[in-house]
Amino acid sequence: MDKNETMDRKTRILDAAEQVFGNSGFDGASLRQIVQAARVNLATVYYYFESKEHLLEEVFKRRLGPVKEEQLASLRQVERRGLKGMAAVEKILEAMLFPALRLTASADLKRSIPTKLIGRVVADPNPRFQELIRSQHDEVRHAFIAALQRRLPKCSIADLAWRMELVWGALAFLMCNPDRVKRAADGEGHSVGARMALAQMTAFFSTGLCAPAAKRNPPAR
Amino acid sequence: MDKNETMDRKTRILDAAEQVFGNSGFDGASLRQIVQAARVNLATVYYYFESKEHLLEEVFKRRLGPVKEEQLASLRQVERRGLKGMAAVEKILEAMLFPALRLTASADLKRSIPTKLIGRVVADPNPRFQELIRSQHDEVRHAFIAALQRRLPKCSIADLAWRMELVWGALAFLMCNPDRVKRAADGEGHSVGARMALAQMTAFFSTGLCAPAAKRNPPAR
DNA sequence: GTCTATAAGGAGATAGAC
DNA sequence: GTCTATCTCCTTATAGAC
Repeated sequence: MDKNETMDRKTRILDAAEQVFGNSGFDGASLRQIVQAARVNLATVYYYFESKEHLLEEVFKRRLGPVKEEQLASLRQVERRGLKGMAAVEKILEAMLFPALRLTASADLKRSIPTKLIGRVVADPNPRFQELIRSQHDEVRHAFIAALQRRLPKCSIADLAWRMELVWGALAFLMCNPDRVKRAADGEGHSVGARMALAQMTAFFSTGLCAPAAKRNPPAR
Repeated sequence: MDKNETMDRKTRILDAAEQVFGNSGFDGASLRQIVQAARVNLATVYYYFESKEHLLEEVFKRRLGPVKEEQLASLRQVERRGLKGMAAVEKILEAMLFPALRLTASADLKRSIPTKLIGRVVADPNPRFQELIRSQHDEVRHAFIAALQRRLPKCSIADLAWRMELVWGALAFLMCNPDRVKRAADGEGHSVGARMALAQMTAFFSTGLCAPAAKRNPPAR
């Protein structure tokens, strides 16, 4: 798990890049910082990855890929149990949130938060990064919206899409900087793990998902 | 409203910086891009602002300051009307969300989105930026949580703080990149304004805020 | 207040030895 | 595969003339 010499250079570069990109952002990070942390030569990055941008993509997919698989697998498991109504909605939300929250709460080596980079990329309006997000996230989005729609037939697809977009927004916000959550935590400043965040989000959002439709033309204020 | 020669240089720099910082981020933006867009000399930036970092702070506060004032003023107005229950919760949420959403939906000059920069700063875990957010946001947070607490006495402060953190997360996510919202829009790809986003968020979150408390120790999965 | 010129350094990327 | 050395360009920031 630690970055000793026994790990191959490619993995060391990916680990270091994840940390440096997460802390400093794509433009704020330099390859020289990354190769120093990975204890490899600058040219090694260009041997394994063809550019700084490709390196970022590899780091990103390496983290998000397994999350995506776990979300979809958990969703399939919920479907098999044949739950109905509110209980199903809660379990579907958990299937989506937990894999991401567990990763957010797990600080590798105490100082690196694996999801910081994901949160940053989500917040970047650069079309290049938006496409990267989209390529990883579209399948998950469609699967979860479809699953929810079957349990909430009275809620239109458009309303569900809106609401899930808001849920993903809140999740991305937590992934950027888990400290914000710890501050809210339990009101006494105690540290908080993925399970606490999961319970809070599930209670809040599952009830909201069952809310009546938004008015099409809200009255002027 | 447009950046012609009649505006003073300081304002032109702030306008240009907002756009360039929003599109490229703090590190991705260069002062040379900004001075070119503002049609001023590079040294002018250092005359009016002492560094790139101070320029960012000024841009940030110029935008967020008025939003904060409007949120607090709207909240006071809701308080004076003496609403109770769910209706009060909805109006409090609207008082918080609308000033930010209106700004998000208003694309100055078609290509600049004033809130892009705010969203970026929120997503940046750099302590320097987190402190900037905190300095502007703390007063608003406390005021709104207190107002909600009076209407939702059964909801603990800790739960309310969690839920509002999630609402702010979702809001920040929209501010980063309003295109994401337009895609969800009305299911037919129609463009969407601040009122639509307001109606969707209010319906979703006001119901969620009235949800029962999250379980302290959720069962293992 | 506004300008030119420049200091001083860091960036991504590559050529070519080993 | 890994290294050194370097190319080329761009960055923030400042000194000092006008």
